This record gives sequence, C-alpha cells and structure tokens, in this order.
Amino acid sequence: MATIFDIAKKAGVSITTVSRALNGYSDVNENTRQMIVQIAEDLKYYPNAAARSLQGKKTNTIAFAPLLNDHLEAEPFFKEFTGVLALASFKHDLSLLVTLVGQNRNLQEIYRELAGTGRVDGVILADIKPQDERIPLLQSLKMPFVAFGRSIDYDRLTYPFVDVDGKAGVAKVVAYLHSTGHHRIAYLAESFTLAYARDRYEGYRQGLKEAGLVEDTRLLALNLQNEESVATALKPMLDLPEAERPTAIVAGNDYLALHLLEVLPKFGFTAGREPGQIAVTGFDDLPFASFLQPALTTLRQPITSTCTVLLDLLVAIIKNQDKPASLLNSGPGLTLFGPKQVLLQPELIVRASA
Amino acid sequence: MATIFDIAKKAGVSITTVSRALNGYSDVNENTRQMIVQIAEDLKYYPNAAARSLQGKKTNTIAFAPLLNDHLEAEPFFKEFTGVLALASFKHDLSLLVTLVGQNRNLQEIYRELAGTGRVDGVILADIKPQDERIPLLQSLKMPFVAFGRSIDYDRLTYPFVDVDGKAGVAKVVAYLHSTGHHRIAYLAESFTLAYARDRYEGYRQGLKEAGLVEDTRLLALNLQNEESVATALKPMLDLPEAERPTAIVAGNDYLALHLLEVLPKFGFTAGREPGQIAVTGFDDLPFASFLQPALTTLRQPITSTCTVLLDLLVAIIKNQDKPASLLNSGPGLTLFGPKQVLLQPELIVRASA
DNA sequence: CTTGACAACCAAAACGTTTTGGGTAATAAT
DNA sequence: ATTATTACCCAAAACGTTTTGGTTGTCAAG
Repeated sequence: MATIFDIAKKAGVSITTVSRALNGYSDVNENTRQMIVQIAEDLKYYPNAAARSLQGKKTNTIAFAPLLNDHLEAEPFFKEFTGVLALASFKHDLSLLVTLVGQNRNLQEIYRELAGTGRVDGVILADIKPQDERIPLLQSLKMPFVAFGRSIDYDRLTYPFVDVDGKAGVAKVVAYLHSTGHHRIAYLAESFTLAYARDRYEGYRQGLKEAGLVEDTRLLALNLQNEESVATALKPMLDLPEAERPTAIVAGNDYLALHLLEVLPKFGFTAGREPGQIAVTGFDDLPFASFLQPALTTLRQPITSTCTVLLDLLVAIIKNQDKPASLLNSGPGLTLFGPKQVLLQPELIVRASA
Repeated sequence: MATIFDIAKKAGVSITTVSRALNGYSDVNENTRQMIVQIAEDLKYYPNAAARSLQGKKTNTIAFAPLLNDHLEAEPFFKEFTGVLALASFKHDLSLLVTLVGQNRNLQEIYRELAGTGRVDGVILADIKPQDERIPLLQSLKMPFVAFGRSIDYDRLTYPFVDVDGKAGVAKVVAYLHSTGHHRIAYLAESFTLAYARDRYEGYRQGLKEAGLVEDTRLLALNLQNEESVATALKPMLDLPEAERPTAIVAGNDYLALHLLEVLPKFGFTAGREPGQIAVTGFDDLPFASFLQPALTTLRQPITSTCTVLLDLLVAIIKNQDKPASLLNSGPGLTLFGPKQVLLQPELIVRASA
C-alpha cells in the first residue's frame, strides 16, 4: 500500500504538504493540491486508519456490544436489531463494530477497551441493567454513547437514551384485556436482571389499577425463563377454583408466551379469545409470533425507529450538536423524555390469542 | 486512559520491559512481570488498538461489507446473515466490522480502504458477481478473505469460498415438481448481476434435462425484480392455450415467489398443489415464506452452517493453518469442492404452495 | 528602502505501541 | 584467568498519520 511518503516523494513536496493538501487546508497552492490529488489517485492511496486514529481523528465507526445471555432466546431480537442498526449506520456513513459480550469476560474490560483504544467514535449500549456499571464508566471515559433502555430511577437519568415504553405497553394490553371482559389477569415475568423486565411488570400493576382491578399474588409468577419454569409456575394458578382462575395471561415477552402456548394444552386448557379459552399475550412481536397456534397477540417493538433515533442522537453527540433534526418535534408515539432522551411506544398487535 | 509509559514510570522499568512482560516474553523476570501485571490492573490499562495495529499486530476484527442493492428485498436475508455472522465471530473471539456498501461509492475504494488501512485481519465477501473485481483486488493486497458465493468458471476458482449449491437445489425442486406430475414448469429469474442467480437458472435447465423435459422459452422469464415486472412476464405464459400453459412456476428467490402469489389471482389463477392450481416454489426460505397464502414451498439456505464454515476457513487462513477442524470430513450436505472451498446443500422445504 | 502582510511550504514532534539490536552482570565452562 | 553462556533489561527505531510552530519569498504600503 502506498503511504503519504510515497506521494510526497513523487510530488517533490513534504509529507506535511501532502497531508494538508488532502485534508483541504487552505495553505497549499491550488496547483500543488491538484497534482497531489492526482498522484494519490494514481497510487491508489488511502490513509491508514490506525495511524489516523492514533492522532485522535475520527474513525467513522461506532460500536455495538450487546450482552449475550445464556439462554439464547434473545437471538431473534438481537439479529433484527443488529441488522437494522447496520442499515441506520449506513445512512450516516458509519461502520458498525459488533462485539458480542459473553459472561466469560468482565463487562468493564470490554467497554474500557472499546473506549480507550481509539477504535470507535461512539457506543450504542443495549441490555441495560437496573444499575448499569457501563454508564458511569463511559461517562468517566468521556466516550459518547446512547443507551437503548433505561436504568432505574427514571426521573434522575442524566444520560442520553432511547427506550420503548414497556410500562405503558403492558398497561395498554391489560386495558385491552379488561375491555374484552377479563377480570382475572395473570402476569408471567422474566428475571429482573435487565431493566426492561421490571418496567413491563410495573405496567401490569398500573394496568390493573387503572382498570380498577386488584392485584392477586396468586396470579403472579416471577423469574421465569424456560418451559419448565413456566409449567411449574402455571400449575397452582390453573388449579384454582374456576371462579378464581385467571381468564387471561400476560407474558412479559414472546418467549414466555410461546412456552405458555405449549404448556396450556398439557393442563387441559386451550389458548384463545373465545369463551372458555384462556387469553394469552406477549411482548416484542418476534418473527415467530404470528406463526404460533393461535397467532400471538403482542406488543411490537418499533425497532426501525428505535435505531434511527439512536443513531441520530449518537451522531449529534459525537459532533457536539444540540439536537438531531429528526427529533425537533415529537412525532406520533415519540415522547421527548428529556434532552436527548426519547421514549417510543410499542404497538398493540391483536391476533387470535387474545 | 493509562498508557504503557504510566506503567513503566510506576514500575521503574522501561516501556520495552512493560510491553514484553505483558506480551508474555521470556526475557523478563517473573517478579518483575508480576509487579507489572499488577500495576497494569490497578491502572486499568488496555493497550491502544490503533497503536497496536500500526505496528502490524492483529486487530481481532474481521470485516463484512455486503452490497446494498437498490431494491431492499435482500434485507431480511442480510439481517439474518449479519446476525449469524456476528454470533459465529463471537465464538472465535473476533469482532465484526459491518460496513454497508451503497452504489454511491466505488467498490474498489471501500475494499482498498479496508485492506490497506489496518483495521481488520480478514474479510468476508458476499454478493459475489460473475466476475468480481474484489477478488483479484484482495488477492493482490494479500488480505485474507473468504467469499460467500462463487464467480463463474467454477473449475478454475483458486480462492477460498463457501457457497450454497443453488444449481443442485433448483434441480432438486424441478425433480420434485416432475415427480408430482408436472410437465410444464416455468422459471422466473432475477437479474443475473449476482453470480448465484445464473447458478440457480442453470439448475432449472439441468433439472429439466434430468427429468427428460425440453426447455420452452415461452416458459422462461428473465431479469425480473418487482411485482410489475412479474406481472408483465407472466401474462403471455398464462395466455397460452391450456395444454401449453405452465402447471408449475419455479421462482429464483422468495421475493419473486411472493410477487407471483400476489399476481396469480389477478389473472384468475390460484396457487397451490391441488389439481387445477398452479404450483409455486421459491428459494431462500426467508422468514415470511411460511406466512404466505399458501405457505411457500422453497429451498432453505443453511445460514448457520454457512457462517460457521466461513469463519472457520477465514480464521485458518489468517493463522496460516491448513484446514479448520470443522472441515476434516465432509459432513452431510457439505462437499469439499477444493482446498478451502466448500459447497453446502440447500434443504427442500415442502409447504402448501407446491 | 524598510516594514508588514500574506501565500506557500516544511521539519520536527506527537500519538502509543512493538521490535530490533543491543548492553550488563552474574554464573559456568575451559 | 579468560571465555561462553545466560538472565534480565533497555534505547532507539519503526509503524503512518496530523499538528505545531515555524521559515522563506513576494508584493504592497509607508
């Protein structure tokens, strides 16, 4: 590969002049510049990115480093999200550096490495935990970032984020179920290790309250993950006398709903919206949701707008700009939670299961 | 961020010693090493990646730079592929640098930049064209790469690749259709700008030949892309007298099949496997394939094994090894076409449409 | 005839590593 | 008593840029 020296030699000028000519400085004669540009093209010169970023220049790359949890159930969502993020990056002329993070390595380590190492200009954070160590870390390292998700203490958040309003979403589902005649609505929650899980659960509680229903701990199952845990949590609910048994079950995500649909028949129940059936809902609208038998009623994550806004925000932060154009006005289903803090509404997709 | 100098100063040794201690060289005293390691940890030191790769060290990153064509129909496949590739990279402890390539910029440029610029150790090439300029380019730049797909002139290929055997796949579909009683089988081909498209078409021809059927140019439509072009290509076929009209239509990809399913009713036909219906097949098994009405019979791309093999190969090449462990024996549906050249078989998924 | 301004250029430092080609002192071999 | 050998360490060069802080020469104004 040709270096800046090769060009300098061929042009009979110093490397300083070559650099300045190529970077559009005004203190180089127009003729000289044209000659240099020509030579650079002939030699097929491209500046070495490593050397460049060693000088503190932009890398035109942003990082996405999602956590990989043991149960790979999040995979379909991860794939979709990564793909859309790549497309969004393309629109900003950025490359996307995808580094998966397993539980083998220390989280801090990875992010420190990313931040201190001159490989990227900014970071997209996902899989936010209730108290996420990465946020103060990136802040202290002065690495631009935007989070997809919020840690707890909503009113005190100072960092930029985009989140999907799981609380409002689940509340909406509960309201929908109530409006279709359900009064005993159960909730299946995944583990609360990630922040969104508790948020959705809060939505369930709010939904009940708004519908004038009272919480019943017998209709609540926490910390579920696989089909087995769903089955054991479900049994006592379904063993209740008919008048106390749930007529609808809200699952915290599509995977739990999937397991639910598999388990219900084994206990002699069928899922669906008809009288005598148990209504079932999910969250995410993963690709398989419409496949299920019955097709799953669920809340769809607005992945495309999420990624668009994430990138608009991140680019604005990197460039030290005030507010990205796409956010001048809160669109439909888009709330400006704070400066550079955006909340998006999930969409209720009604199918046969509820 | 702490640099190697900070450590050297604190430890009272030279930066050389720090570097060698941290990189496991044998010419540093065990006590000294332990002290240095300790200090590095205390200072949360991580070597600067840019400086490192400027020295010619590995970046532990590989690039994936797919072409973005105007009609974004390839998007679902792209998303799936990118996600799976990221997962495969993770297993090799590599990061994946995703750079989409639009038609705005010169292809050569992007790849030169990637290759000469010290950002990645290797490249995954996709969207191979019949004569792909990127292949000699990367070869001349001595940048390790593996292609997903083959350019033409199959017997003369010298570069490492993984490909899905579109020819055999489509031939299989034709054989299947023939075995279910079809004798007039049409083919809808996408543009031949990418190599796989012609490969699949060749499969159609081979399938006909093996079934003892003779090609009929009236049953062939080339260069299709959108619903409109499918409609105009279809009209003359369906206007044929009944005895010459196709009873089955093979589409070169799922998108064409999708359009086909939309267009057929408009001409008064229905798609399906029942007598009187027109059988329809696709290729790829995109997520929506099983949704369609009727559900699409198609050939499934083995994306996961494709990505696994791509990465095993690329890592072996980067490390200058002979053959990755995963390829010691040709598994089921896996042919060793040549050294570091692998052919995978697509799987026929029979659904309601044929 | 000086002074100042300006256009055009450049040498050297800096960025943070790794590698090269040593050096020194202690111990072992002759 | 000299010579190898070994263990441990280091200064300086190298990687390819950008930036800093100049210098030089030309021309217009005083």
